[in-house]
Amino acid sequence: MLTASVFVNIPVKSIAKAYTYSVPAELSFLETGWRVFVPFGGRKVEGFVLAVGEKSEAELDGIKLKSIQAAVDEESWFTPAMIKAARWLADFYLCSLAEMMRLFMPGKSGLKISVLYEAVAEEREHLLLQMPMYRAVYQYLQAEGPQGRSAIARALPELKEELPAILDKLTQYKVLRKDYAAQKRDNARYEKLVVLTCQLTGQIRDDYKRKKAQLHLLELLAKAPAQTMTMAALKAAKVTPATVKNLTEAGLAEIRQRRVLRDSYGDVQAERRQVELTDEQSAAVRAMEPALAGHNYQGFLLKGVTGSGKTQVYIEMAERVRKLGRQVIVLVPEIALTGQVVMAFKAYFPADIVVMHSRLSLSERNDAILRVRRGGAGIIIGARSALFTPAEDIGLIIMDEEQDMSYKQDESPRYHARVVAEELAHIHQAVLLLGSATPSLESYYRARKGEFTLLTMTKRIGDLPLPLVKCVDMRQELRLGNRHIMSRPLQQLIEQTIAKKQQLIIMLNRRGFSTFVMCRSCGEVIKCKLCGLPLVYHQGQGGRPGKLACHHCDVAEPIPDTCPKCGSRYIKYFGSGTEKLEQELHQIVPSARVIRMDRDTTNTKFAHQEILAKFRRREYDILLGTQMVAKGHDIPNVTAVGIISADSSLNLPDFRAAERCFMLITQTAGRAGRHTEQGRVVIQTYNPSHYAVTCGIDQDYEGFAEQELMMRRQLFYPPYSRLVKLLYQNEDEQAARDGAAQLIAAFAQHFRGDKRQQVIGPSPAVIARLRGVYRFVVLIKTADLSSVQSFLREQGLHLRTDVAIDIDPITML
DNA sequence: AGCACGCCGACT
DNA sequence: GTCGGCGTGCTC
Repeated sequence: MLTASVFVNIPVKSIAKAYTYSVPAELSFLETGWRVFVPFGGRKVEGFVLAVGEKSEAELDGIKLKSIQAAVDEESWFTPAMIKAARWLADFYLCSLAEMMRLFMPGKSGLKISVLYEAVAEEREHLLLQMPMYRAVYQYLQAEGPQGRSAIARALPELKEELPAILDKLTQYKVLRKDYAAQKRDNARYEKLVVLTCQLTGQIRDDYKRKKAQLHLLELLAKAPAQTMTMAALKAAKVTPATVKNLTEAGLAEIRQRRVLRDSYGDVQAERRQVELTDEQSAAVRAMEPALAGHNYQGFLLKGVTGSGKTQVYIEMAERVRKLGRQVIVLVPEIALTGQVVMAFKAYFPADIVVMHSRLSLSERNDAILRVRRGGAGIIIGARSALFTPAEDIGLIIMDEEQDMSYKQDESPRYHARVVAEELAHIHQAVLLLGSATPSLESYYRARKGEFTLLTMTKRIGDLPLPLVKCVDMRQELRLGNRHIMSRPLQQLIEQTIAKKQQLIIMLNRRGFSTFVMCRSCGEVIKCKLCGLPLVYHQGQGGRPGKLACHHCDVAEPIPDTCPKCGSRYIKYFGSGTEKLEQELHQIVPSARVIRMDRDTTNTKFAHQEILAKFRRREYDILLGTQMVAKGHDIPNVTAVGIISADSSLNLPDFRAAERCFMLITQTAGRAGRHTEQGRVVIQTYNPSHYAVTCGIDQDYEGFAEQELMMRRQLFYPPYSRLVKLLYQNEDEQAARDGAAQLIAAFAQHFRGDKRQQVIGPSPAVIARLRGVYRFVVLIKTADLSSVQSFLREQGLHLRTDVAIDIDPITML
């Protein structure tokens, strides 16, 4: 019997295994990688074929097999490389294979499976049908055929909320039957084409002499490429639909449909500058050429100071890979998609690009994927999800700003794009190119060990000097009597820059500095009822009152007039978010036009782009925002940068705090003066002597790395260890804590005497309680990650629903 | 995740 | 004696 091993697309750990189905004769063409419909526990679901093969009755061991119902697509969806990668990643991240495989699809499921109800003819005399409501439903379905719940509700509005109960009951007594209908969710759009189906001979021209419009159309079609024109093009050429109709009825032309692949970035125009590579750039390209030509895996770390022209190296490499006929994936941090990398590539490869990111709609994404599949585009630029685009033959994976934290997905499956990229590069025998001005310590360390080839570029193009950085000790400012958020040197910088008609960027590291609301009488801070974190004040817009919002639970509530605890009317807003800062800026330089960019103002698809474009067009003088202002754009007229609290993250309980602080300073400072004039930067800090701050000010990566690596080695943190974070969740606080403690005991027992493993916890998570569930964290530090992965699997942790496993977590708590 | 099956309290 | 609550366990 022909059978298939099928993984159902349900992301639940307990069914994370392959099920065997029989393959009916009419589906014998199915192979590994096809998506199929299968019956599963009384319903119909999407499944992925992992293998097909003959199985004898004996092998089946008495299991009664169900049969695959149909194929989803007209071709196999997953390539062998995709399945291989998904398997490896599922293994590495201890998640289910389906969870990993569905990353390779445009949506989480390729299907929308809807439930239809069908009247069972034999039961038309059933007792239940004596009740009018039941009879109405039955008769409606008898008349209309199988219908969905919403259609029934629309046809019989008088049933209202009784309907679900009626349907359930009738189904239970088998008077109605459930039927599952699946639609593909590819939202394909088609366009009409008119095709000439004959040779335009002199004879035909003669025949149509008196039908001027049709002859005109014939001539147009004959001239068109492939004798084909779109309806839209014909309309533009003033050909009426009636003319087309006459011609097709005469049999000389035909109307066909073609799937339209929308290119969301098709209209983006970019200017190509002729550039000659610098010595450093060509040296970097030359170093990578052997691996490219040899079709080998090799990893490179391109460490180039801001402005040294890494993007040009990427483009050179991409050009070479495209000449070899292989495909290129270019990863950029989510935030940088509007920035210079996309535009630069667009200039060199105007039609060969697709842009992928999470804000594309499902249909846009489908079209982008299909363009890659059909060979219509060979360069995929996008955020981390671009890694999962179905490219057949990848020759190069570029990861720009490889240290960026947004490459780690913060929901399950919690993969890191660098890990995925490395594995894909291995599978495809491709070149992996990590680029950064300030590499992550993990990559830098690996490069020093020789796992990556280190390429360095130290010169800025045009030999522009690095910006002039001034550090302001905020404690000193306070002693001098300045209680503002803004120090005097920063105020001066703002005034001077505005006076020179130049622009500046002000960055506020909001972390740990949210505007919370506190009662000045009793000290009560207003907190979220669900998670206990302080609520954040949001200003009212356009006359609407302000509100308090929780940034974790997505709840908002009105601002109370009096303290909920003591009833005092003295409630005050503390801290300083971007909104507060905006107000203060207005007081200092009333003439300055300020635009704000933070999570609140960038909800929509092109919000980033629009804000940056407006700023670039000099409609504003000051760009004020959170960390996102520090990345991925290059605005000529920006000559000054202010960093409000460079080190507010330094005191967080996180081993990466110093790294974050250093990178923030170097990156933000790098935004100033990239073109004509030396930039000026003011950094406000409470820790002016910390090495992260001093090295940041000097733009001294090596110095920082030296000290930080020493710290990491002493404390056994990455890159000297790998981390695994386990999050135990339970409605019962004690149960959550006990579960965590139990694992720690088992861990200690299993690895007793092994110095390469450490375990910390249980400690309450940052959000110690979320939606009524208590959360405890166990943190494992290990020099031998694979043995910890095996241990966790032995413990069955990957199957538990109450434990979330995070390999290489970004935050510790 | 869904959906069956099953065991116990409330009601005709 | 029947209905419906949701706890438990399985899905080729």
